[in-house]
Amino acid sequence: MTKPARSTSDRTDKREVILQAALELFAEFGFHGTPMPLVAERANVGAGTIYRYFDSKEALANAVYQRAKLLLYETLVKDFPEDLPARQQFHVFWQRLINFAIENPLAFQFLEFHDHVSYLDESSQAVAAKLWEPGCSFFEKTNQQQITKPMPPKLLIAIVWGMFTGIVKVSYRGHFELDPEVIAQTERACWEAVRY
Amino acid sequence: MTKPARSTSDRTDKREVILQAALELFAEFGFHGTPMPLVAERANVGAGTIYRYFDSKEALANAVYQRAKLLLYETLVKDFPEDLPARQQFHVFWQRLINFAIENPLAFQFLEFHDHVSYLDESSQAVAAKLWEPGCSFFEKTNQQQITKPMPPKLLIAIVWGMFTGIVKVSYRGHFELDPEVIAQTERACWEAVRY
DNA sequence: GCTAACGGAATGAACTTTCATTCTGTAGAA
DNA sequence: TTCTACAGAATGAAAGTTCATTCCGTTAGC
Repeated sequence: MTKPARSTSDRTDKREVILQAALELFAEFGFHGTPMPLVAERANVGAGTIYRYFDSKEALANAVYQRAKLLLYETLVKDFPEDLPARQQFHVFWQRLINFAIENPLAFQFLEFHDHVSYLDESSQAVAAKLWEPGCSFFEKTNQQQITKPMPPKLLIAIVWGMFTGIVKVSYRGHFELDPEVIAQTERACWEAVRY
Repeated sequence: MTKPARSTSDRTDKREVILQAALELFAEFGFHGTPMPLVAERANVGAGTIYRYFDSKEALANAVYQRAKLLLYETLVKDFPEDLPARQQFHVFWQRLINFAIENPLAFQFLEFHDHVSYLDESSQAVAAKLWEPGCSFFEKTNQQQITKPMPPKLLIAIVWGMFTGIVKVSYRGHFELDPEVIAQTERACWEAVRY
């Protein structure tokens, strides 16, 4: 006895499956490096079916991109402890960043290993811009209290984000493990880079 | 009076022109995003001519890659002051890194904005591996003297390289200028991240 | 010094393959 | 029966590569 082939949730399920397959392939081969038929195959779906859910390859890629970026955004801001001292807030940021990279390696790879400018639409760019906000407001506050170095918040963000991605990328290549010890050490190192 | 149209150096000249055109396009659109006919057009060369100098698109990309990596390698190691104190050697490293990014924006973009694993051959991977050496031997020495944090050299390199690329990428997007002030500030920040 | 044959570099149209997208027949739900 | 969703074959554009041909500097013969 087979289950009903067209349940109500089938549409969303199929959309989901396609997005997941696309994320996996885009993460590994990039946008221009992954053919749509391969996405269909990976999703166990007809090639034409993808176009019932997404207008084009670009639209699919934008959906994947926004999904990954918003997941990261939510990871960073959800239940953020606004009243903790800056140093402890930084600890929370760092933990969440590393956790994101560990728990969502495909999303991280997709976002950080490839360039997206050639296909990102306005709404995706808006999502990308939103990710600056948590860091910006954090460093604006710490700058006022002279807790962090007197640099533009965006430069401080570049430092932290760069260190973070640098460490994660090298760990992905197997040069070392992202164990709690390394996470704690790198957090200290990163804080010393930005603190006053 | 026109110069001879087929001088002896024409072969190398043409190879050079093709490599430069490929670098420009690969830097902007990536390997999979740039068609060979476009490379030919940019180089003012027939499409078939490229194949007189390179076996395939992959071979061309590998040549471009090795060129860029080796340029960076030379920039780092040429006349390196082996006898300076570690802190001053770090200053030299940082200056050279930033200078490379300023003077070779295309090479930097090509190397850092795109993923290369899908087409790199063995010899290119060997060149990539070579770039770890200067940093590794530097941090091995500073680790012995307890000048830098007790971390594996590769982790320290990931920290420095990550900060460097993070800063340069954000400056490329126009969020701030890479002026001497910023360069000096970020150098201090980076050193504080890795120093004991 | 002049000319004519030569050889290899350059070319771009043509070939083959691959890709994104559309079309079509089928099967299940209503 | 009708209608929607689907799979996968079909399609046409574009890609990477090849190759017959052209072009041009060189050189041997006179």
